[in-house]
Amino acid sequence: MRPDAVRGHLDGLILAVLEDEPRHGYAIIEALQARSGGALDLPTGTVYPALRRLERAALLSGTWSTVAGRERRTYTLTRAGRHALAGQRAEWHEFSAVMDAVLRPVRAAGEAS
Amino acid sequence: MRPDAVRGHLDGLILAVLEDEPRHGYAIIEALQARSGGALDLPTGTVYPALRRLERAALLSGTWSTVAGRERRTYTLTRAGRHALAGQRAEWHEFSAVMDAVLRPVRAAGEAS
DNA sequence: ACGCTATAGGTAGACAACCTACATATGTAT
DNA sequence: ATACATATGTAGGTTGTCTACCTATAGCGT
Repeated sequence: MRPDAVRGHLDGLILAVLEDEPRHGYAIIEALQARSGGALDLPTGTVYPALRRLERAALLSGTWSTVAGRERRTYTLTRAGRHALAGQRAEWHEFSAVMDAVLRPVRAAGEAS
Repeated sequence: MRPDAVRGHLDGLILAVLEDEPRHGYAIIEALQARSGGALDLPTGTVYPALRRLERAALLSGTWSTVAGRERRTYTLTRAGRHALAGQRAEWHEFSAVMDAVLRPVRAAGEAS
């Protein structure tokens, strides 16, 4: 998949992997890899700024902790974040339907299906 | 649908509506509206630059004509354009599958389906 | 005659978001 | 000691879409 493909849909992806449990940035990247069967391998320079953006937008709340000597920032979905996730899912379904409708090859009128 | 949603997928949409027949810019916008059931209403400031970009990339070839006193630039898919359309379709299916896989709510292990 | 709408094409500048590349640091294995 | 995995982050560039304009003709209503 080309690098830019997730543009405009990254927020939904991040919110989705935080739905079941809070995760820190690195774990979010790994979760996206796992759930996508390896297709998504987002660079840290994409994910970390996005997390800060989502936190600034109050869709996530982040807390620092130290685990095995390493600093972690763990993000949890806020109530607004859960709401936004629902919205992202709805938008995705609409957009996906539009893409399918337009991309599907058109049959000439009267052509057998 | 939010305005920016098509980002990264516009090329595929345009190529798709040109697959069955050549069209000029205005007709492309109308075709996208029609095929999307009105969900896609792209501004000319988005479509015309995209057409020039696609022509520069040799995926489209454009020719001027005058119809009912108005200038038209009619775009036709080149061979490279058809090839690119196939690639866009493949990319879309992959991307769509990834989005579905990640966005789908996760069930806890052992939970009944 | 005048204005409005539909048709048809276009540019300029702003902005958002993602990318590449780099920087920092600790723990663990070789 | 060296390398890799873990973990977070910033700087700067690119790209594509958006908003907001501009130009022009045809046809309609008033």
